Amino acid sequence: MTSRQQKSSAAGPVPAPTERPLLTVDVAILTLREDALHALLVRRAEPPHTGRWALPGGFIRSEDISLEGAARRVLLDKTGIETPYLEQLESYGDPKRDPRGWSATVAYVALIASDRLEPRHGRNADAAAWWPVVGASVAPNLAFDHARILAGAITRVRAKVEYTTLPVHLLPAKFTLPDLQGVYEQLLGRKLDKSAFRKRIAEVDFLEPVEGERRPASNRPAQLWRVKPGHRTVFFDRTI
Amino acid sequence: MTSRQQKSSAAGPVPAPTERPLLTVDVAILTLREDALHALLVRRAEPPHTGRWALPGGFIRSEDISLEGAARRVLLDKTGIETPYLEQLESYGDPKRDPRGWSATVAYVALIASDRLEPRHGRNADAAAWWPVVGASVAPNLAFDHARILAGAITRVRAKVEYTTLPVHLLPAKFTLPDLQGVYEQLLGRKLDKSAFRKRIAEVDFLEPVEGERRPASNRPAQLWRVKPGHRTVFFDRTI
DNA sequence: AAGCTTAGTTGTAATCGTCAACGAAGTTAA
DNA sequence: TTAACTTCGTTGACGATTACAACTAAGCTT
Repeated sequence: MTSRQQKSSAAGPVPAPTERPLLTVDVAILTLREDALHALLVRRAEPPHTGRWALPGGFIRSEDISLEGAARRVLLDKTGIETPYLEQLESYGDPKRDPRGWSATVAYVALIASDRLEPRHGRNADAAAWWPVVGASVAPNLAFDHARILAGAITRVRAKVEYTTLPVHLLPAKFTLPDLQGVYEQLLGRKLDKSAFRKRIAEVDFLEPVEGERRPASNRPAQLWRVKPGHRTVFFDRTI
Repeated sequence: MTSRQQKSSAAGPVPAPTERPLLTVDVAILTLREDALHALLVRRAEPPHTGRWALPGGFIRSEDISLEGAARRVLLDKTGIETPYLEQLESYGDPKRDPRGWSATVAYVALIASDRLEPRHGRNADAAAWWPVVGASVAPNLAFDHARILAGAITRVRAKVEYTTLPVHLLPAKFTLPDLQGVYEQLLGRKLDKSAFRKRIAEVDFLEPVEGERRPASNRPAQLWRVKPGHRTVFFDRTI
């Protein structure tokens, strides 16, 4: 409007470079290990907040092809993980959340099965560690506003468990229906009725049986299932 | 990692100013007039896309106190509207969506009752006009990727109608239950059962009756209702 | 005052969810 | 070899919820 937009090229006016906010992506990546939700955090090696735990994240770069691409790059760089499930969560921005100036971050939620984690964490990274989620937070005091972002991610995931097939992304490619029901129960914090659960799963018709079995103990083996090719997260008509 | 992050102050390294993406907010503001959903568009007065219709939007400024604050400021500047309902939609970013360089936008959805629109559109703005929504789009060919953003906004609103009280934000402060049901039916594109609808509304207990009446025609007058103080959008246990 | 129209309520049949029992299929142990 | 045990997967009964439709209420019009 005034002196704020200084450069006026043929392509149109843009804010002066020094007026541009910083833009980052941050990824809250969650997995299920030992039947509890865990979040992957990295310890910051540089200021600000050196030494504090944070969500894997980083600045947008000119070679990124999209916001989601930037999130995948950052996650791979900082943790070595290529996640199969990535969903945009929300963006946060204000003048104070980063001491380096007006900054905004586009937050993502990623889900991964714990068996997909090859132990090549921290390629060029500092310490990276899985922390158990208690309630909607985690033990360490996170850098920036990452505690709030992580809480938002956990809330989002728990909410979507009620009406989507999202929990399959926390399981290996092949799993049994009792496995899947267990994940739902863990995330919801309550028991589900076996027949009602199986009815919901059958309705949306996104799983197919695979020959073979699995017996965790001495009893009747459960059928193995996998997601039908081409099916992403499916929504139920009603809550689970 | 290399020469990309050039300035390294005590506060930590940041990308060189010229490497920073442009950051904007865009607002898809919707209303209901003549029983049809309409979106407010503004005609661009400057490059790029001069003369094309676009969502009201603009660059983040250093005086903005948050992303949502920036959305409210931009909406007020471009259209003169102070919206009662504003919700973050999604962020979009890539190197090509704006010819001026790598840019990202944080998109918002706003809802407003048509009776709240004082006719002071376009204070310092160019032409602003309400366009009817057909399907999930609008007649003109929008600037940038705004058609996609608008489609996302419409889809989001239609989805939330199924399980929230969001449509009240499209009605005046006082309204009747047949009015409200009509809005639900318009947005959902299907008829709803009267008794089931009223049961849902009663369950969530977010309306209170106001004395007085309203008779649109020669028949039994309907009770007027308003949102109870302090109640924002409420979620239903089941779909409407 | 009879008739018309829409508001709001009530009743009933069909559907759905909850709870529990049952048969199935494997292992383990006598 | 077979009886006992455990979990898988299905079935059935009962109560709750929903869908559909009829009914009464309350205004205006003629």
